[in-house]
Amino acid sequence: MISLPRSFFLQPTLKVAHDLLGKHIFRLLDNKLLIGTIVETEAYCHNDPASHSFRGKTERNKIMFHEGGYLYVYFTYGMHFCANIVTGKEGIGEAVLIRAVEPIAGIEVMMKNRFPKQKGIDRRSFINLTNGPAKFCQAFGIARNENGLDLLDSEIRITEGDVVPSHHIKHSSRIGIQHGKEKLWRFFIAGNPWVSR
DNA sequence: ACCATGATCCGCT
DNA sequence: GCGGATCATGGTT
Repeated sequence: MISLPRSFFLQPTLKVAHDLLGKHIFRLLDNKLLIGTIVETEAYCHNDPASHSFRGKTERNKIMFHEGGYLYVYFTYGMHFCANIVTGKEGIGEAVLIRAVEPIAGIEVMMKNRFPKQKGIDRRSFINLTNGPAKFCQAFGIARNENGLDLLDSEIRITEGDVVPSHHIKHSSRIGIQHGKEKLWRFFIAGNPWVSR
């Protein structure tokens, strides 16, 4: 599948966060193809107290300072991973958090990754598959090893997806942060069942 | 001490 | 079914 071009990820972070809605995220995992539609994102900018990059480059966040188009995966709360798409120019620490996707393909694999013991699938677990940033990572098998992948040339890619009418896109304060709540940098497709809240 | 989360439990409809 | 409280668990600064 053809990835979006580098130029897409070099754009301003807020624009990328908005424009990623409706795009498809692909993951080749154990020879199986997983696909989801991105339905919820959050922008994290360089002068933003909520951003991991706010206090400068560290071993953990250094991928955020690459040019756009790389994957930044971080570990949090002792057990979860979250995935971001790095944006903007080399040397500036900005990224877009993928908060939720709608499963499109590879749903059996996602179910196995999220709920290994469960045998069937009901509406409850279908929604619960990918309606949060760490849930999405678990479903797609994204963890430490995927940190730093180039989205233009690896087993994880972003491709053209669905066109989302702009009046379906809403924005709000970001979730789970202490500082920067006044910034409305969370973007989501209104009414989509996989949006986290 | 804090943390860009998620699962569970509990009391209430 | 819900909404709120609580906790699990370990890396980072």
